Amino acid sequence: MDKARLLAENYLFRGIPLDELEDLVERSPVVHKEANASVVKKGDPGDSMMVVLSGRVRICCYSEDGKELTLNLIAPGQCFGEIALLDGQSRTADAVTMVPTELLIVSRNDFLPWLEQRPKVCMQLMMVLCERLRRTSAQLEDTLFYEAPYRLARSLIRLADSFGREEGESTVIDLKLSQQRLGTLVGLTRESTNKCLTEWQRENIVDRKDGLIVIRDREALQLIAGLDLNDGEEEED
Amino acid sequence: MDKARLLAENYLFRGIPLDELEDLVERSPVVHKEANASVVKKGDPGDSMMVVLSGRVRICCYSEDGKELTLNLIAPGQCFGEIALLDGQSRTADAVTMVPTELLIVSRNDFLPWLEQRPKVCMQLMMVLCERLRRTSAQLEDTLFYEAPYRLARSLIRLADSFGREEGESTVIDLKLSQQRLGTLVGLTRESTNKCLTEWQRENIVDRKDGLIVIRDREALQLIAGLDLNDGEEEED
DNA sequence: GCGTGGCTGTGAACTGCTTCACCGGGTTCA
DNA sequence: TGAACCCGGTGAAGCAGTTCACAGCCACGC
Repeated sequence: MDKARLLAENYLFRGIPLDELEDLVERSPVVHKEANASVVKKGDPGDSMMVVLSGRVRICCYSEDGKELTLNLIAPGQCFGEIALLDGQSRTADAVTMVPTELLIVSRNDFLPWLEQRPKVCMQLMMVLCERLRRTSAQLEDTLFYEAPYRLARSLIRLADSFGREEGESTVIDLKLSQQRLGTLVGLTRESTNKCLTEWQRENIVDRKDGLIVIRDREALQLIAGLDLNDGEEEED
Repeated sequence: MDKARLLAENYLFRGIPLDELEDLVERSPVVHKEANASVVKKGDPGDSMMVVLSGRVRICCYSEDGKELTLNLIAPGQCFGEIALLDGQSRTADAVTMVPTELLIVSRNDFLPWLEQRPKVCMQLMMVLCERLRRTSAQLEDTLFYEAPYRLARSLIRLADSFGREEGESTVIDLKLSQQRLGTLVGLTRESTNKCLTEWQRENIVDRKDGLIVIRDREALQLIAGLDLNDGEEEED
């Protein structure tokens, strides 16, 4: 069964025998979503978690006056929605597909009993939660400690690591991501994001190609992300 | 054994038989720390977690240029440092005592095997992690979406809920917390915090007494924390 | 064809918060 | 008896990033 095999590659379920996985999988429906479809909404009661089989999902939330914040991008093999599943409370954020996406929906009622008999999965699930926590508090730190260019540079580097495709000297970030949306990853407006990117484009640090962002000079980015405080960038127009 | 009894009141260990707890506790030393003592430093290898038996601990971190951010305040019965214990990586933040404090130090080597045989504790530990995650992402949201007075008001309300002591109409926040430090809870400088607080003091929303913050008008605070966006406060000098 | 809507690009004005500078008070410690 | 230090209080100046306004581009639908 394909689904079970895909799960087995997932960190969460690593080391679990295939037949035990199938036990869980056969009760979990697969749903197909087109691009830009809402999967869950913040505040919904959450009695399931989703595993991305294919596609890509954006986890985000909105302020009352319409500002958007992207908390995470989920790739195939990863899961989301596990918090609400575990603690039984409402969803903390929205989830929206970025491209056509296949999801495995694991329900609370199936998962919790299954989980309680598998301490190994328990531990691995805790690792996932720990990693999320580390990530979120790092993001909080960044937001409060550092300024826009620093955060944007870091974000691009992280995106390159997760979704990058090497292409000669450059790295293409293989995600359709508007400047608007890129901004929501670090708490910036579209305009600010744009100004930062166009400056870097002039300096040949990044570039655009077919609507994708290309990183030309990773070192320069890392410099900006590393010691933004003491140096201004020299212009050379 | 007193320690075990205190643990049993802790959410993490609720429902666990006392003798099983003692099993763990007797291997875990208690350390006494004076006020303002460092317990762990960000970046340290983390092979233990701490349970606060008495006292109070502040979880915080610092930027390179000395800005401070307070991530959490830990009361007796709560634990901290569990992330590094679980995933075996380095500590994500500093921990500093705010007052003289007794800590139970639970080591990774003792805890993990003990944990793996107790799915119930596993589940409860996950709840703790979930709660931390909810809290941290809410803080991130707040930081990016709302402005200073909103965040400060929210923080005061939360502090009142966790550490408040009713006193007639008012609620005293039973924490020695300078304006400096209060600011670090929401990412503000001392000066901004001060200006906000003195304005509220003039409006009889908050007050100070023996170096503690007193909430006089919780409703007003909630108003500020709830719909800061559409209303300016009317002055009435 | 032509409008509509989402995207990028770019300046000018505004503003919330920081930074800096300087008070004065209280406590601790030599 | 100060000196050092942390605390609260306050105003002026500066600035990073937002808000606003507008312009051009491209894809899509009818």
